[in-house]
This record gives sequence, structure tokens and C-alpha cells, in this order.
Amino acid sequence: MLNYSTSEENYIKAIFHLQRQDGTVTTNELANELKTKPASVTDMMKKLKAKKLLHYQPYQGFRLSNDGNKVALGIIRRHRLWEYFLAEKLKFSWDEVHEVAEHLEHVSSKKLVDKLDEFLGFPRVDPHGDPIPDANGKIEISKKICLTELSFNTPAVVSSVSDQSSEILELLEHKKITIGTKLEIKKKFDFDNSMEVRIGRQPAFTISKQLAENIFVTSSPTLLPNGEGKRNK
Amino acid sequence: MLNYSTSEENYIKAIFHLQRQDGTVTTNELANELKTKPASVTDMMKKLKAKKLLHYQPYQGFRLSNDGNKVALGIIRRHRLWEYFLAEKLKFSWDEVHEVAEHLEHVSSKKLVDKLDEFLGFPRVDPHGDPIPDANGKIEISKKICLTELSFNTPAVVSSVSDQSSEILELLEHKKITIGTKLEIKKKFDFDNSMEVRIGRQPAFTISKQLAENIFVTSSPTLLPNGEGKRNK
DNA sequence: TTAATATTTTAGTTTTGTCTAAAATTATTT
DNA sequence: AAATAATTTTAGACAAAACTAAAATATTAA
Repeated sequence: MLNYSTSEENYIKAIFHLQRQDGTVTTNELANELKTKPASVTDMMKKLKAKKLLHYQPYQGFRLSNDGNKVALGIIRRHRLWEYFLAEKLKFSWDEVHEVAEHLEHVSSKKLVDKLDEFLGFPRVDPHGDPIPDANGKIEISKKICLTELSFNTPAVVSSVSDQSSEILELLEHKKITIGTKLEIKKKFDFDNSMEVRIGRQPAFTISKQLAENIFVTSSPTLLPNGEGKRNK
Repeated sequence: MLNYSTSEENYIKAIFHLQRQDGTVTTNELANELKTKPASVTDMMKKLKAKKLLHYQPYQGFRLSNDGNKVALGIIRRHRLWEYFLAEKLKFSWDEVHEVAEHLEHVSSKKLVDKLDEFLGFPRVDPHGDPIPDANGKIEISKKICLTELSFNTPAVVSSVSDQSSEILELLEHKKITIGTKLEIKKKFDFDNSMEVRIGRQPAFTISKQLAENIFVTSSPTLLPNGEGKRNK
């Protein structure tokens, strides 16, 4: 497999994340995400198209090709394995791992990454609850939904928290909610959109609308192949 | 402390290593070491001089300044800690660690490096037996000498092997010599420059001139401050 | 101590990735 | 549907880090 520059990798990764939500990604979206200018994005899109990593017609937006997706999954694998390493082994706190992993992810030795994976015991999710692609690029896509969209009496696992301010962390700690917590919704109140939540067999307690909006959960994870949507092999 | 580009760091590191032997480093030496052209070296020397990392007058060679030395020791600290991690935790073999560490060393988060150091148990030497600078840039300078220069009946520790071919590794394994082995010389033969060596209390055995020339040992390590040779503080 | 040789520096290009400003295209209104 | 606005692309410039070829300086040898 070929090697890509740090800059190319950052573009590929950003497109991968944006197209999860959008399908196709626009120049301005990407420029905004990468804190760069639209003109720079266009330049890079031409380059990535020439390398067959994305589909792109001028003015029509772009999305990753099959190859592009594979490259993206490799970068995400490295990023999330390093995040796991930093949190689990080096005792970085949950909200510090991302920034350092942004740098480590660009060290692209296949052997390093696979041995790191083994050393860590083949973790399935990173410290934010996001799934880690395996050595073949397979990733468990667990449809992550906001707690506000979860149905009644459906057990789900907290997989991520969008806000990462110390205020929300304080509140989550008090309510004993962390990544991996299993919970279900018992009641919703239309008046203020607050809800009653229960963790395991403990008594239910109340969560505000604002808090619920920042908590994301998964129900049943599914193993999906990489690539462009077609099942390959 | 400021941040330097990967390229700048590679130059600084190379000068540091070359000036151990030479005192002052020349343009051609450095170009050769970095597999680049003399003109490129001159360009970079101007840049590093402007950043006050080295002493340099055109045509007169160069050497690192006090600040330059500190930066170099930081890079070497990162490099050797990663080498230790790769060998000790990820089970890379001794001769594979250098290449991967060449990339990891440029991730310069102070917190990452200090936490890695702690996680590894503050190792004093890397897998090649070279000393690892501590968080303040202090390094144990153990005068490393070739086995051919070691005096009779002077206990010394094997600290590195210059050649790293599989042939020499096979021979070392057979003779039960690895990094860290304590040994002393009992006899030397002028005819073929072979020598009798003893490990601990075991019976002495013979080592050829060619093998001895590739084995380096240290006697008593000393803790030296960083900087330009003056004792700072 | 000149002449020849080797080393080092300068000058001018190249590549990668960025930028600004202007032109082209698409989208939105009236 | 024409006019206006927003988005995207092109054109031209720049900085970093490399290179080649030529000029400048140092070193060595005759």
C-alpha cells in the first residue's frame, strides 16, 4: 500500500467523517472542517482525484472512492489505537487523547500498528466509544443515536459525548454515567423534554434535555466491510 | 520550548551525533550523513543559525549552541524511549526498532514523552545500550570503547554492536553475548588479534578480531549535564 | 607561492501545500 | 427569467525544503 503525506491524510480523514453525515461533501464544508481556504481544498481534491482516492467533478462535491475509504479506515485505525494506548497505558484523561493521537496517527508502519493492536489486546472501541477498524479495515458500525431518539425500555450503551467541557464531565461523573454505561429510558416528559433513565437495576433518575442532547448511545453493533457500500467479496 | 520541523530536527540530531566524534562538523560530512546535497545543508545551516541553534561562520564548519544541544537531547530522548517501547512492549527485534523510532521521535508532546518514560519505568538505556536522556536533558555519558581497546581484567558491559547483520547476530547468540552482558578480557593473541573473554564465573572462550571490532562496551557511566560543555548552574 | 583540487556557498528552479484576488459556475430571489 | 448572491475554481504568489550549476573560498601540491 502506498504512503500519503500528513496533509493528504488529514483531508482523507475529514472527508470520511463528513460523508458519514452528508453522503457527498462540499468544498466549503471541508475548508471549514480543516480550517483552511476553499482554494486549498480544490487544489488537494485534484491531487486526490489523480490518485484515484475520490470521485470528483468540478462544482459537484466529492466522496471517497473504494480505495479512499480503505486509506481512511487505516488512518482511523491508527488514530483510535493510539487513543486507546494513551488512555489505557499512559493514563491520559479521556479528553486529552485526541490531540496527541492526531500526530501519532501519521506514523504509518503497518507492523507498528498491528503489533500495537496486539499489545493492547485488540480493543474494539477507543476511549470515546468509537469503534476501531481491524487490520483488514473492517469496522463495527453501531448506529450511534442521540439519547433523545432512543425508544422506551430499550437497553443501550453510552458510546460518546459530544461536548467535552469540564462542566458536562462534572455532571456525568455525579450521575455515574461514563462511556460503556448500560442504560434505558423509562419515561419522557413533554413539558421540558427531561427524561427518567435507569442504569441496570438501580432506581431511575432524571436527565435534562440539554444533557440528553449531548449523550450518544448504541444499541446493537454490526460488522460492516470497508469499501464503498457494495459488499466486497 | 519551541517546535521544530521534522527536517530541522533531523539536521540537529545528525550534527549532535557527528560532533561527538569531530568537535566541529563540515558541510560535506552532514550532507553525506543525511543523504542530501551540500547546498541543502548550507541553506539549513543559515536557518538554524538564525534560530540560534548553532554556531556557524561561512566556510568554517558548525557546532550546536547550548540551545541546539538541548533540542538535540530532547529528540534523542524521544527516539530512545520509543526504541525501548518497541523492543520491550511490542516485541520488535533489536534491529527493527531504529527505523520506526525515526518517525515517532518527531511527535514532540512533552506530556506524551514524560508519561511514556514513566510507563516504561524510566529506563536508563535503549535496546542498543545507548543512554536515554532524562526529562531535564541529563544523560549518562558512559565512555563507550571498542572491545579491542579494553584493558585486561577490567569488567565491562556490552553496550552496543555496530554491525547488525543476521550473520553477526547468529554468532553473538551462539556465544551468549547480548546487550548488557558483563565480561572481561583474560588474554590477547598478537598473531591474529583474537582474544580470550570471560563472562562472569564461566570458562573463558575465544573471540575473533573481526567480532571484537564490532562490540562496544562501557566501564563506569557518569552523569553529565546538557549544554555546551560548561557546567550550567 | 602559484596552480590545481576540493569544499562550500550562491543563484536560480522545483515540488508541496498554502494563500489572495479574480473569474466561473451554481443557487436563490424577486 | 434576469439579477443577485453564494459557492467553487483558476491564476498567480509565497514559504519550506530540496536540487543543479556556477561562483567563491580553502586546501593541497607542484
